[in-house]
Amino acid sequence: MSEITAIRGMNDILPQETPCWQLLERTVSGVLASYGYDEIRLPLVEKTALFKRSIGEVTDIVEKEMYTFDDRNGDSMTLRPEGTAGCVRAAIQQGMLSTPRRLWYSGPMFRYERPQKGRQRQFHQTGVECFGVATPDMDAELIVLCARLWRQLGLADCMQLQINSIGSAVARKAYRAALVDYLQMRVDALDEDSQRRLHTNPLRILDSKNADTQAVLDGGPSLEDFLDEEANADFARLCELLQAGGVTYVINRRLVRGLDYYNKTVFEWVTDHLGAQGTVCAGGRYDGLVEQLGGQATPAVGCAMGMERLVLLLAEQGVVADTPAADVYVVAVGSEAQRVALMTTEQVRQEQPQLRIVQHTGGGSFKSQMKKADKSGARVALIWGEDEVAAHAVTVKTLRSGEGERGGQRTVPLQELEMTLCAVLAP
RNA sequence: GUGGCCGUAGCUCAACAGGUGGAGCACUGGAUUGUGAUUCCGGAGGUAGCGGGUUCAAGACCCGUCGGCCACCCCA
Repeated sequence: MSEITAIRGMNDILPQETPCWQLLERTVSGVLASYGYDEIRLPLVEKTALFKRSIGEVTDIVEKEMYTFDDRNGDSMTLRPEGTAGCVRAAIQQGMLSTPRRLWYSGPMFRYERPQKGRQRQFHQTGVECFGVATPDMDAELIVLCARLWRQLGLADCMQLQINSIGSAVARKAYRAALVDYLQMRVDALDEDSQRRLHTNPLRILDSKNADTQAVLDGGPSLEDFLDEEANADFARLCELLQAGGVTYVINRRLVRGLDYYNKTVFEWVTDHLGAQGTVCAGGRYDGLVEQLGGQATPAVGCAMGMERLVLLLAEQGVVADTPAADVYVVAVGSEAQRVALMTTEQVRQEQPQLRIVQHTGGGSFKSQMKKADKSGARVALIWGEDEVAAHAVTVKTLRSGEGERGGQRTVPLQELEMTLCAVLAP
């Protein structure tokens, strides 16, 4: 094997996998279109400051997971670790915020993490962002949209929706102080990671997987008690709307998000079918971010789904998308036969662009070419022989993969080829 | 960044008390055959991830390194 291999955590998506990706991408963009969302395409590289200001200086993403480098001008650039920041930046810069906007984007994101199942260094997210609507009906729309998507993908049964409200920045600050006070008395009972987070990002202790830590939290202050009236009312309304929309949910009062910009509604679609990386789609409201990045204060809510994780789920659930087989495989032995074959198949492609016509290339005996034709999965083989070429006719043979069954064979003039093909290939 | 398991042909995997590396599939040449299937014969393809060490001898044991998987962490 060559010494030059793919970079760790940056994987090839192989031909046998791309049909599944295409199915997923088609379904996603179809559902988004049906809700009136517009696609935006954003750069993979942004100024480093954008991510520091939006995601938060003390998050793991910014502290140790970003691909950051200086360009030839000495300016600090970063490969986007997530999509919201760039989308908000574009919305501000392009003046798209004067009226409510529904946007979506899709593409690769980069995070320097240790690869494992459902986690790689280059991964793909599809994100949905709505600007300019402060009321929870927008939050509900986003969630209902996701639910529809899961149904359409056949994944509804393995998804669970968790929701929570983390209130305003003010409420969170008060709660954070109370939580730190409470936990500092019981530091010894916390796991090592939680002890560290006590000083860096205490709210993240809430979703610790450690059982002892969770037990300690049971006796502590609850974020719910710190929420203001507006947050509570919005959350109640969201629940009401989700019920109306037929979406079942679980309220998880310990659900917080890893990025600093969220407020009020947060939610996560999780599955227990993917091992440790169970979050398939997550998001929430981020009313302060647009202003924080220099735009007019604009309420916003959004979410992002991990495409690799969805592909894994699709495969795990047995949703298969095969590469479409060729319709016609063309065998032409001899240089004159090849010349006429090229000419004629080009003409057929012009008239019947939906047909998948695979031309045998390279050499090989008639026999070996027919083997290839059979393996191609095509339903018809066209055979040009020297004699037939002279007569401007071609042999059309129906391929059968079934045992013992022999395909039909006939010779037709070239001008009748298209008609014959249509007749043979008709379902 | 931490831990566990793993690293032999393109793929899936063997073997042996440590003693000059095998099979199946795939690829390829041919024979048989009223299918292009089946069957049969042949071929190509590995400096055993890489680098050290122990040994008369290492793919096998030890150390390091790189890579993979899974988990922690993080998060979509």
